[in-house]
Amino acid sequence: MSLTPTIDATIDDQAARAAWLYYVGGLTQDQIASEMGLSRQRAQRLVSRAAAAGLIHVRLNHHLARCIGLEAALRERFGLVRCRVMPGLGPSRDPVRSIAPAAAEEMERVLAESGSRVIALGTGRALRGMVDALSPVEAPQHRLVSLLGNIALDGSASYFEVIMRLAEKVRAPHYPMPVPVLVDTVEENRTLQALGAVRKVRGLAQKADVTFVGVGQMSEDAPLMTDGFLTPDELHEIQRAGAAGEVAGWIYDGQGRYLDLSLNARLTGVRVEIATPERPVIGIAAGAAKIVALRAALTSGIINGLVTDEPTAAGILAG
Amino acid sequence: MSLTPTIDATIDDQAARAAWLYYVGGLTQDQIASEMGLSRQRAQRLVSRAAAAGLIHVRLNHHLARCIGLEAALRERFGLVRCRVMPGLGPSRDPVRSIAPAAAEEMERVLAESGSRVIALGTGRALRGMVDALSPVEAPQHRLVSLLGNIALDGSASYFEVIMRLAEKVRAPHYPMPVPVLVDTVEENRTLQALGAVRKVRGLAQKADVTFVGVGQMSEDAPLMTDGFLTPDELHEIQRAGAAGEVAGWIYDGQGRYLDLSLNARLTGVRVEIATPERPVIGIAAGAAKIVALRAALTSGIINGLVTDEPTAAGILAG
DNA sequence: GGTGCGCGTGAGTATTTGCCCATACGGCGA
DNA sequence: TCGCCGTATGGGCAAATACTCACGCGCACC
Repeated sequence: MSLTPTIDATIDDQAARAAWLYYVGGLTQDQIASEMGLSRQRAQRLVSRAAAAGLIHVRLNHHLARCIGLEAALRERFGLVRCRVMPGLGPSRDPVRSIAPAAAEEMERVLAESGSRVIALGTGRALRGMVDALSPVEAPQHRLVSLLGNIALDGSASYFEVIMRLAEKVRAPHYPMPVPVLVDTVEENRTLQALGAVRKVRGLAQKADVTFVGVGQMSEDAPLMTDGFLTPDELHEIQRAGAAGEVAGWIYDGQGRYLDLSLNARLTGVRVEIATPERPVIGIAAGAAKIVALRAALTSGIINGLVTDEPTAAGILAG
Repeated sequence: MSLTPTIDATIDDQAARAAWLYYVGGLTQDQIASEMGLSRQRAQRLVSRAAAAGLIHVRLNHHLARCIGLEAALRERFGLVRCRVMPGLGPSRDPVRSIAPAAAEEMERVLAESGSRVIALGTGRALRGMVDALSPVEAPQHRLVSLLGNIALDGSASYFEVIMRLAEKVRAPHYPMPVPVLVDTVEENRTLQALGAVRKVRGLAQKADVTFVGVGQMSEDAPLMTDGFLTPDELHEIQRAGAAGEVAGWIYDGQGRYLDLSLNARLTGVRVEIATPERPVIGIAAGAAKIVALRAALTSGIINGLVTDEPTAAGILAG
């Protein structure tokens, strides 16, 4: 066996080693360069590559007093099973950055269970951030199941694939919803629902032990619209019907009651029903635009767990 | 509730917030300063304070090819239940920095078990590093027990307290060994061993489900000597008797067989007997000086799990 | 009340890092 | 074979960061 420790096969190996020396060892990029026999620029590129590729995870080991206070208040007011409030990053930054590591910790807590669990998953940017922030763990004892598909009306797949990425990281059996989120007609939907594959996934999702979902707002920047599931006209009509938010595509009003919309008959996904302490539904969402949607979902108990950030938590409680 | 988000009570809160903005948010220290209403220097100090205090944890999300190879080789050669090899940090750096995060992950894996476990712990710098690198988790279902005390012959407590720190982080019931590691006479030892408290701790330690220990070398820089448990003369005598290493104070030879020393009768701690797959003993150690001690302990099966670094792993396998 | 000590602060400065650009390398089609 | 294009590389430079030092404040002790 060669004793030269610095020769690795792949570029990712090099990047990981450079990042290790940088972040864990505390070497400067110059030192890394000479240690690994590279130019400083290359060392710098490797470190930044590792950071960009998510090879290194940074976590804060301290609950801020203010965040703890908000957690306690939310827990009490809405009877939450789980609640995490992370510090905000200022208005100009994506709040997903802030909540993703905490959401990943919640997911890891579930994955660490030795008994077999069924874990249901929504879609969206926040969930995708959670998966990206997750440390790979072998957890083949669990089953992962989608609540809804990943394909828009026009056939395009969403960028924010969640279940496959997660399955890859934890090596668990997974059951994506193999149909578009929304179909054109009620008949089409009926046909799809009759498919064995769809029925199996639905059945599994409905008995999920724990569910992780994003929460969508129904304002002008509604993810349902920006992701191409609704036209602006449809959105406005639904807004007039009192829409406050949406979980896995199912739209509810300001009290968190699901709305009886014609759209519903064309939705293929599984509707998340009222969460229980034994089968919690964890909402992962943050941002000023989502405050109303979150408060409604918490009020009626569509979700009974929450990972959010400080300003969002304050906003929810202020209402 | 105040909506000014940047005023925190304690300095640690401030440090944690600054570090969060810096590491997770990616703000510059200038931006943090204006966000929190501080001078840039103060922001810098807060960030470095948080880093020094271990408020932030960095973990690498990638197994280097070379390390995986070493892990596989060690596993195969010594029949290990668990094995982690982390990249080395170069000869001038403390290898504990390198192995502590990986050891913490192993510990977290045990703590995440939902069933109640008895976790036995040795002492030493490596274990202390592991505890420092551990993320706080509530794990009150487990019991933590010391294999040996923390007090030297002269009554001074070791700097590397492990069990209390760990208990604090995980909020688990804990049973420190309430006596000095080594006593002056055999009679004293007999008296102490008769104490109910000691017998209870010994009993618990002997039925531990998993054990984490450091591994001490018996060369001139033996931790047993530098920590004040042995005089140089005693060390040399024991070296002549064939000492290769030590686990929890119990000294063994180059084949990992415990030596029959007069010293043994004055040791108060629990001797780690042969590990089994059901009740693994994980060794946490790295450094060129420890290679011989580790190889011996692995050979006889005193430990059947290992967390070490790359050069140490290569050295063990080279013998 | 003076004096010395320790701690925290801000200014200045050296080091380190991130980024841009010119250049070299290698594949590929004309 | 030549020229083109995409990619990777190292030099240089501006920004960001870490360190040092002198100062000021509070506090305890004299």
